[in-house]
This record gives sequence, C-alpha cells and structure tokens, in this order.
Amino acid sequence: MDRQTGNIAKTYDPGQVEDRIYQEWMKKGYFHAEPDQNKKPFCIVIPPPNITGQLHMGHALDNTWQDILIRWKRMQGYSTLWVPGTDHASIATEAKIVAKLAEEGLTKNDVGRDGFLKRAWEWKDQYGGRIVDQLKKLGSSCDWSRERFTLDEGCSKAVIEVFVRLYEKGLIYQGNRIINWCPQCKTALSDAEVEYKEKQGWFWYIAYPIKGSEEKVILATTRPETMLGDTAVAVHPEDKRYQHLIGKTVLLPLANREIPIIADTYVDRDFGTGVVKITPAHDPNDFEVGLRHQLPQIRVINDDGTMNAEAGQYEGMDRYEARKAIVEDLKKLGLMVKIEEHTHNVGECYRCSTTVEPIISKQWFVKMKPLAEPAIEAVRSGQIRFVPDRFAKIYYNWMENIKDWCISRQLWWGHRIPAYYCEKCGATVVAREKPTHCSRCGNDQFRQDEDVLDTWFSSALWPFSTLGWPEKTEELSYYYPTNVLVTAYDIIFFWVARMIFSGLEHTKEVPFRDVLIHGIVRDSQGTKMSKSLGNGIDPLEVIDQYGADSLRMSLILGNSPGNDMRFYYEKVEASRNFANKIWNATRFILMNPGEGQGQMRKMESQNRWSPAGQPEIADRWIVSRYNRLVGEVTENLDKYELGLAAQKIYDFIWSEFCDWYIELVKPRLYGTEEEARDTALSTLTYVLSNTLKLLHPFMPFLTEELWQHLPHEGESIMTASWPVQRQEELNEDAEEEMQAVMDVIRAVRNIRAEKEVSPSRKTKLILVVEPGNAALFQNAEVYFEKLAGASEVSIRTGKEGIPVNAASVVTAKAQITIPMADLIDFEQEKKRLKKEKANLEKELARAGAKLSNEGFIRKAPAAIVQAEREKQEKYQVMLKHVLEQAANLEQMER
RNA sequence: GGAGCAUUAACUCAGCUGGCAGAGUGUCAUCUUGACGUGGUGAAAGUCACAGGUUCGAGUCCUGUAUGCUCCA
Repeated sequence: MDRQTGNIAKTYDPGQVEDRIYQEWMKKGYFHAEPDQNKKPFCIVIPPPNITGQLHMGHALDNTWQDILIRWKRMQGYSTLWVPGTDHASIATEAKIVAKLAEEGLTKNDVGRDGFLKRAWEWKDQYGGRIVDQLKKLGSSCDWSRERFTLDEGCSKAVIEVFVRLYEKGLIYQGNRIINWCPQCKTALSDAEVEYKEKQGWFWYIAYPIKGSEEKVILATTRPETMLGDTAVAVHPEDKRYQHLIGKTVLLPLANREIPIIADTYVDRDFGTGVVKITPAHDPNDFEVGLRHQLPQIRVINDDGTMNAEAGQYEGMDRYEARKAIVEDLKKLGLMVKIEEHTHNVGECYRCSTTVEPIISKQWFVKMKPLAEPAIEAVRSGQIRFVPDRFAKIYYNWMENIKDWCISRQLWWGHRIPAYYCEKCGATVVAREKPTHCSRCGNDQFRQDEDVLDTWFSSALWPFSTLGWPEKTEELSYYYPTNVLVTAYDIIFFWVARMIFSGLEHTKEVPFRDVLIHGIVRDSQGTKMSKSLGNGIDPLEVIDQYGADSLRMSLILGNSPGNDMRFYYEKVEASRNFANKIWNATRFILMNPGEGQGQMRKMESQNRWSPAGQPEIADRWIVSRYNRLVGEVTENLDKYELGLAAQKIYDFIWSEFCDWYIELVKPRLYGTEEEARDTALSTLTYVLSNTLKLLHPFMPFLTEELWQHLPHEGESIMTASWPVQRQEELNEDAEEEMQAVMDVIRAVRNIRAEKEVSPSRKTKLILVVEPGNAALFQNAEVYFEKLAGASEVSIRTGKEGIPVNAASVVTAKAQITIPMADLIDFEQEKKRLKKEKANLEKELARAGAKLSNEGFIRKAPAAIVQAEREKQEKYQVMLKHVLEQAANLEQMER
C-alpha cells in the first residue's frame, strides 16, 4: 500500500506482507523479553513440538491461542516472555533414524550407540529447525533468543539433577515389575503411553485336568499363548462351585507342569467360568495375585514378541503363531471346550500401534503416591486453575488412581539414566557425574546404565528447566511460576499432570497458574485429523493460500475453550474476506477526497479522540460504541474467551464501522466544509487505528501493515499500548439517538425493498415524531438522504396534511410515511400491517403477562421491571400507529 | 463397569453472572451508489433432543431418558 501515489491494491495480499513484517519484528527485537522490575511479568512456555514433527492444525491452534495472549499482555505493558523450544521425542525420533538406517540396509547395532547418536544429532540439526520456521510463518512472537531443546545442555542438567534428587529421596527405584512392552519399538512404555482399542477377538475355553482326578477345570482366556507361563489357577474363595478344588493341583496342558488352584478375591465369579489362569509374568493383575500367593514368575515371551525357551516346543515362534499352534494342539488333546467371539480392549503402543505385551522386566520407576498428593492439592486449593474447570475432574481422576511411573526406555536417543554399575561388584551408584571409586569394593571401573529416560521425564521439567533451573537465575525468579499453560486435552496426563508434580517437588511452587485447555481440530466430517487417514490439512498450505491472519482468525472465531472444532475452508475464506474488508476500509480513509494535497495533516495523534470541529451524532455514537468494545474485548480476554472477543471485534468492524459509520460519514467527506471533513476524518482514524490494536493479537500482520500506513505514534502496533475504555467517550444518549435514526433508515429500506422501489429512485420521506425528538431527526436529514434514498425529508410533530395514499411504517420513535401511492399494493400492505399487528400484540401479551404477575413485580430487579414497562409503553404506541395506518388504508380503498 | 462432553436455523457453531434466541456459510430477491462483488441492501429459515423439577421468569440451574463422541478401568 502506497499512500503517496494513491496506488492501493483493491484486495489485500498477505503473501506480500507477512514475511516482510515478521522479519522486521525480529530485526527490531520486539519478541525479546528481559526481567524488568518496573513491569509485571507474564510468561508462557510453549508446549515443545517434536523435532520429528511438521506443523499441523493442532499446533496452529495451540500457538495461535498463545500468541494472542502474549501479544495482548505485551501491549498491556507486561514484561512478556514466550519461551519457545522443541522436544527430542525419544521414541518418535529414534524410529525415524532406525527407518533411515534401514534404507541403507543398516541396523542400530551396525552403527553402534555413538554412531547412532551422531546420526540422530545430524538429523536434529537438519530437521529440528523446520517446525520452528513453521511457527514463525504463523506469526508466533516467541523470544527466539531463548529457544530451548529438551536435550540441550541446560535441560539435560536439570534432568540429571531431578533424577539424582528423587533417587536420593527414595522416590526413584529400580525393580522387576510388570511393564508394558512394545515388541516393535523394543522398549518399555509407561501406562500413559498405552492406548486401549476395542477389538474383535476370541474367548477360548480350555480344560485343565485336575491331578489325581477325572475332573477337569474349565477356564476362559483371550490369550492362550500365555498359558505356558501359568503358575496357578484361581477361583473366588466364596464361589460354591469350586470350593472343593481349592488347594488341589492341576496339570498344565502342553507344558506338563503341576500348578496349584488358589483362592483370591480378584476373581470375578460372573465372568467366563469363574476360573482364571494366573500368569504373573504376563499380566498386571496376575502379577499382583502372584505376589500375594508367592507364585513363581515364568516369562515365556521374548522382547521381540517370539516365544522363549520356557515355551518348550513353541520356542522361536512369534506370539501369534504360537497362539494358533497352541489352540490346535489343545483341540487335538480334546482340551479345547469351546470358542466364543469376544470383543475386548487391547493395549497398543501410542507410537506404532503394535499390541503391547505386558511382561516382567527390570526397569526404573518413579514412586507416584507422595508426588501426586501435593499435585492434587494444588488444583483443589485453586493455586492452579483449569479452564474450563471440568478438566480438573479428569485430572483428579487420573492423579488419584495413579500407579508408579516406568521411566526407563530401551532406546538410545534421550537422556541416559545417570546410574552406574561397578564393573567388579555390581554396586549401583546414582550420581551427577560418573563415579571414580566404588565405596563397596574400591574398584574404579563403572559402566553406565544403557537405558534412556522417558521423553516426558524431561518435558515435565520444561517450565523451570527452560528458565535456568537448577541454577537460581534471574529469569527463574522473575518469570516463574509462569502464568498460563495452553494445550489440548489429550496431553493432560502425559504432560500437564507431570509438570505439576515436578514443579511442586523441585521448585516448591506450581509451574503455572492457569491451564487453558482447548479442543482438537477435526476435519470437516468431524473425524480426527491423522497422518494414517491422510485427512490432515497442512496449515502451511492454508497460510500460503489465505495468509496466516486468516488461518488464525478462522481457528479462533466460534471456538470456545475445551471444545473441538471442525476445519472448513469456508471459515478461512470468511476470515480472508474480513481481512479484505478492513483493508478496503483503511484504503478508503487513506484515499479520502483531497488526498495528496496535504489534507492528511489532520490525521495526527490517534491515541485520543480530538476532532477538529464539532462532532456529529454519528461521531459520538461510533466513539462510544468503540469504547464499549474496548471494555468487552478486554473482559473477554481476561476470561480466556478468545472466540467471543474475536467475534465482537469482527462485528464491530464489519457492521458498525464499515456498514454504518463509513456510510454516515461520506456526505461530509465529499462535502466542501473543511472542518466537518477533518472532524469526520479524525474520528475515522481514531476509531480504526485503535480498533486495529484490539485486533492485532488475532491478526497481527494485517493490523501492523495498516497501522503503519495510518498516522501513528511509535514504531509498531505490537508495541503500542492496549486501548483502555475512556468513560468520557462513552455516550449513552448518542447511542440511543443513533439507534432511533438507524431504526428509521432500516424501516425505510425495508419498505422500499418490499415495494421494489428501484434504489436509484429517490422518494419523499415524512416523519412524525415527538416534539422532543424533532431536533434529533432534523440533524439526521442528510443520513436519510444518503442511506434511505430520501429526496426530501419532512419532520413534523403533528399528522396534519399527511397524504393518505402512502406507504407507512412505525418505529419506536417515529411514524414514517413515504408517499408513493402508485406503488402501493393494498393487499400486500394489509397483510404486512396485519403481521405487524400480530407481532406487536404478541409482544404486548408477553410483557403484559409479566407485568401483571405480582411475583415478577415484587421479586425481579427494579431495573428489569422498569425496562419491561418501557417496552410495554413502546409497543402500545407502535400498535396504536399501526392501527391508525390500517384505518387509513381502509379509507383509501373506499 | 465408571466418568466427562455434545444435542440451538439447511450445514458448522457461539450464547458470560437465569431477563425479547445470535453469527458464519448456504438459500432467495435485489443493486456495477465515487473503499470493498472477497462487496451493499433486504428476506426466508428455530417446539434450543425428550420428560420432569426449581424459579416471578429456564437455551442457561437440578434430576432422569435417548442418541452421538471421548477419556479412564
């Protein structure tokens, strides 16, 4: 846009604007924040995207929310820090590197740990910045000078510190326990990393012969292959059917081992046959039963999902092949009693969707109970607030039932566990540095644990590790606890919950005050976007096509916290059109008549409304409306109602500013009175440039571009101060009066449209009004001429001399008559009046019922009752006028 | 088995502390009025899922039912 030449494009082209503006912001250092004791801090840490990732709609939504809050607070004068960064994404990244190696015909072991890590870091250097660049395209105003990575030096230091401290406190331990094993990723997983999917399967009823008896006990299982690891059969202690069996022994088929029949209340008598096989090494519940009854644990499945030596003849078979073989063999032995279809929930790896295998394994765990309690309390006491608060319930539910957290992973890409084993005596030492002396045997050779930590172990520390913890940095003391965490509901367990207990444990403070939860972006059919379904929409393509502002706005409008939304190109188009609308409104102001001859001089300061001459009612009206908008938008943002705030700005700009105010002001702009024109112009620029400030957090690029072309103070809209509602600019009278004028204009337009009067045909307009309102309508004559197609306006206080042969309509403050007898369709007019009458009578009945209700008069607030009375009076007057008009019509017909 | 959410115009969704049901898109009609056709003007379109309850007053609060989605076990 070039003001000098007046050469302004008719449509807004974000492609020409966005990158240039972002570069400018970067160059000026506007995103950078430093602790400043003269300001209040406001801090958000970004949910670090995976380095393996590409920006998807979820990121776009999440970061738009954050950027809006950040830009808003920055404009409000806070020292505003948005800490960016990325997550090393242990499993996901490792899988990518492994796949890449496979392309070269190599395996992890071929290149070795060091070689593998070298490749992983190379990969990170090459692709890790990709998603960061994509966030920039979106307009994210992160302080990039503080960008962090979960595997960088500082974060790694924090991880080791936390591990050592928890170990020393006895909250980290190593143990042989049931864990979820992914045979594909070949690593242990935490409970949170398992997704349960309902699957069609089978219930196999198997007979186990009882030793020393002809009797057999029948039990049902969904996983016959694990029977080779059975170490007991269990029944409920009070189950009458099986009382006589308790204490006896069964002969485990195929394995030919003797195992006891035990009694345990864990057994559900009504499920299956009421008898269950107990496989402590391959089922979490059986594991617990096994501990209670001191049963042996026999592991029959290898890490790669094949059967091991304990499986005897089935050794080497894949777990599913073994299942088939075992079922066949049992059939041959006549021990397969029946097979039923059965749907059940099967656990899958959240990364590769392979069915996980519960197995006993030696792993590292975090003891959760002592950590969970304060974390629950922090939310219960209100120190941390979930928005919307219903998510607190989900959080409690998980925290209250939490089990110990398996944190070791059999991977290479990640934080290596700081546990060292003495090569000579095997002693375990957990330390910040590799030990040099074994306190038990004096040896100096140590071997570090091979495993790395769960990715989420490091991201749990993100809010404070990024601010410098465990060092006592200035940033940490100034910005921590952070203000709000913005994320989708699907990682409350993975991440939010773990940050809360980690923050409380290590910093003695909550990591953030508010947790703002948004939904996920679905496709237009309501299906979750996913790579495998191929229904994802690339935000970058949308940005290329429509601009980042349009994408952002489309993700915010009509969305409310916690709820999912569907993505529609139509919505992006609507936002694009909105951007274009503002562009053209600004363009109109900049090319106003007389432009180029120094007339712009009146468009100076915009922080205050200082019209050159006497403002008209329209000026006072729009300024008042604008101030009301300031108050409402600020309040909505305070309550995280971003969608409502955006909607209000949208409506104000489009309807009130463009459709009404600009039209109302045109007569003055095209007129010859310089002072009137300057007054209009300064009001236009005042309202527009300040409304742009309100819009800036939502549509940062467009607003910056336009603001730069409008007269302004300061370098950038993003460092301008957030508008404050000015009491002295609120004007209820102006709003009410303008409303009356607008009502008349609408009514006339309406009647003209109904009568199909050509827009070019001007008609006379007669208004009968109360004497007190005469001046108001007289002052508005030019508006009626311009906006209601009036050739001549006659304002009267009496009905004398009004042509009967005319179209007429009433508003609250005026009786409108348009003489155009020739155009009247009597039948249509009668119909219209009848409808109008019915409508008014309905409203009167409603109001009358309320007002004759003693309870309403007595109990409702006085203001409400008063308002109802006024409504009633208004409708009564309107009804009277309608009846008069109907009578006139009758006369005319005769 | 437990829990949460949703149900409002043809479609997608807003609707804050209960006080005259809204938007976008779509539809219909109309307009090349000197910012914008990515536009203007006007119109049609709703038993706020259902059944109870609380209240002077319920889309909004409570209870239950139905349907759909999600989470946990």
